[in-house]
Amino acid sequence: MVDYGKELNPEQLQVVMATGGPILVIAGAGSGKTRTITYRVARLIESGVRPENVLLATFTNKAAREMLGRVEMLTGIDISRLWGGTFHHIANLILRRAGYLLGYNSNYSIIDSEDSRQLINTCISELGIDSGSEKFPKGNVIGDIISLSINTGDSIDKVVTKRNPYFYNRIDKIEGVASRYQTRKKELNVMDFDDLLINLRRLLVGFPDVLKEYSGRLRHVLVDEYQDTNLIQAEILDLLASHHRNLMVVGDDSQSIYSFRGANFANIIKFSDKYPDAKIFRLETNYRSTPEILNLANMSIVNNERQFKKSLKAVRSGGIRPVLAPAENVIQQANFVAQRVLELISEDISLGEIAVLYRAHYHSMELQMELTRRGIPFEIRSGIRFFEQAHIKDVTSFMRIMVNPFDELAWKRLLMLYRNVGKVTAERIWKFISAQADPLSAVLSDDFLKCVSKKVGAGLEKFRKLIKNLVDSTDSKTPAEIIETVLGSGYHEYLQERYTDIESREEDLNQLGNFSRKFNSLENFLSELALLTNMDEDEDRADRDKDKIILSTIHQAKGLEWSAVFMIWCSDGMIPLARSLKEPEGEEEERRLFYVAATRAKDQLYFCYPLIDYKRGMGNTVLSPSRFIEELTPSSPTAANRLYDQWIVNYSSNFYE
DNA sequence: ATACGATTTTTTTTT
DNA sequence: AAAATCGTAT
Repeated sequence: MVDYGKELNPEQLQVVMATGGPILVIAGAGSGKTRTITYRVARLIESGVRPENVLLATFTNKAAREMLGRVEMLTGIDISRLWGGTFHHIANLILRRAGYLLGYNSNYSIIDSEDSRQLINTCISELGIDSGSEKFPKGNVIGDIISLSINTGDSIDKVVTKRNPYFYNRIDKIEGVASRYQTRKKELNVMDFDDLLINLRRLLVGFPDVLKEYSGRLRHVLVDEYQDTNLIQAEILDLLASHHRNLMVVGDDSQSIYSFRGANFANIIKFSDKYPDAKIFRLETNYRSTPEILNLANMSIVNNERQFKKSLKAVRSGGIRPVLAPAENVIQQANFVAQRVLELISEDISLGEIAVLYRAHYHSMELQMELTRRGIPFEIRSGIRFFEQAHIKDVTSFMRIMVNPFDELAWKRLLMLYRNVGKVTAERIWKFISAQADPLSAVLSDDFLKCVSKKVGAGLEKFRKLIKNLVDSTDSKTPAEIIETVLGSGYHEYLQERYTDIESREEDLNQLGNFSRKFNSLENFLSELALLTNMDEDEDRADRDKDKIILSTIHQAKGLEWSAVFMIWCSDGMIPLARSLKEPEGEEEERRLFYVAATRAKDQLYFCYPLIDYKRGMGNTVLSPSRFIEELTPSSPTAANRLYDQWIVNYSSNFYE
């Protein structure tokens, strides 16, 4: 048995030992939130709750795996039947089984944002909207509008009024595109990320038997990062927990940073209105950071109006003050970080204990060059996801059409890989094969050649051979073998023609094959892949190496910690990002982002920004430090009241020779 | 008409 | 770095 009293502090122990009913836990940064949830699950299991009666909703699948792994170690009980993972993951599990009630075939594909954008663009042209002469939003913009409308529960009209007023005169057409997009997805038997959530809610609301089955089964529902749930997710939780009412939500309103995808921290603030009998617990002891770092973070977040007042207390003893380091320009900023990293290494701090955080992916460009130049190993935790890379999507598209032969997007993608096949030809072919009962055999039929020119037909011979090969063996071939077959059928040559870095791309495909071994069906494999997060992925990387510094967006750094953290591009306009300030309550959200970044640091925290930036069309621009730093500056700084030290960074200009 | 290559633009954050 | 746009070749 686990000795809970010994392994937890009194605050944590209360949460772990609490009996049922609704529970709200306000857990400050670094307060041992994950530990608390883990031990609570362990206690539930030890006290006899069966694993299949527990649901643990987390922000990444990796977080769930890690927590559940710990639980298994603590209790020694097999908990593989416990449900854990992201909302999308859980929704997918239920929809594969019960989605037919909503008219979905259980072999539906999950599409990512690229597919979604393309489908919306198709809808725009199908509706005959001339997006050239009249200014009309592009696929990705409409996609964002639709998604935000769904996730916040606001109408499209309201979203456009609020966020894209300059398109308001096109509102009818935007709504038309949205409804066509909806129809088209259904036709293709695909769901996008939002559909997973929406459809789960529809299922639970509209089908009492389904609700009864799942809410009856789930005796305990636990939720991590509750501050980043949106309206639909909160409703799903209410429904799933409606029978037993044992709903425990854990979160920190100060760390709510996902409002752009509909997250609403009113969920956490209003939890006790919804559940008046909710017990409220607070975890306010910070084990992570030095008092200097924590003090700065606390002084920053108090500038926000809307929040739970809390006082995070440091238990660690004093360290060094955070540092503000302005650099002459972007190159010098990169230079400073690289130089300081080398110094830290010489002080015996390991590379894996150092991270550089920034607001947007492209902020790290110069730093990447500088680190490469100096031979400092680094790992980037941002940018496109593994699954979204072109070569991965090419190969998995073959699997997608095997599972769901009406996956128009996958078909078109594949067709356009071949010579002389562009948008128009792909469309013509799709029209032909989708009219047949079975598109796969339509491609193989002799009639197929009639719908394309001789030249194109000849070019597609290889494609037909490959499809035949795959159709004949789809039940016997593993995903890894499918990848092998595709590579051998000419894709290898295609990669050579198209890209310069084929080695790393083929290595990616190998890893894809490795990863696929964990799954018992092609279908499961594809949906897991589509729902894989950036954070999940690195666990499966063979070259995972603790001896690299981490470069990451602040969003991706959520929940993590490092001994030394550098925040680059801390200039006003970047953090807060000028564009975000236009959003309602944008500034407060950006301040929370700043807070999240600062509280990742255990021992050392550096804010960097370039004094001069070159902006195209504007020449050199002089930048000022972030307002979040300015507001922390006492009017008459003394040694005692300063929250940070300022360093003068002055390297003789050694540009790249 | 269509495909494809060259050029230009444009970067928030993510399931 | 990737997507969108533009212009040329087939």
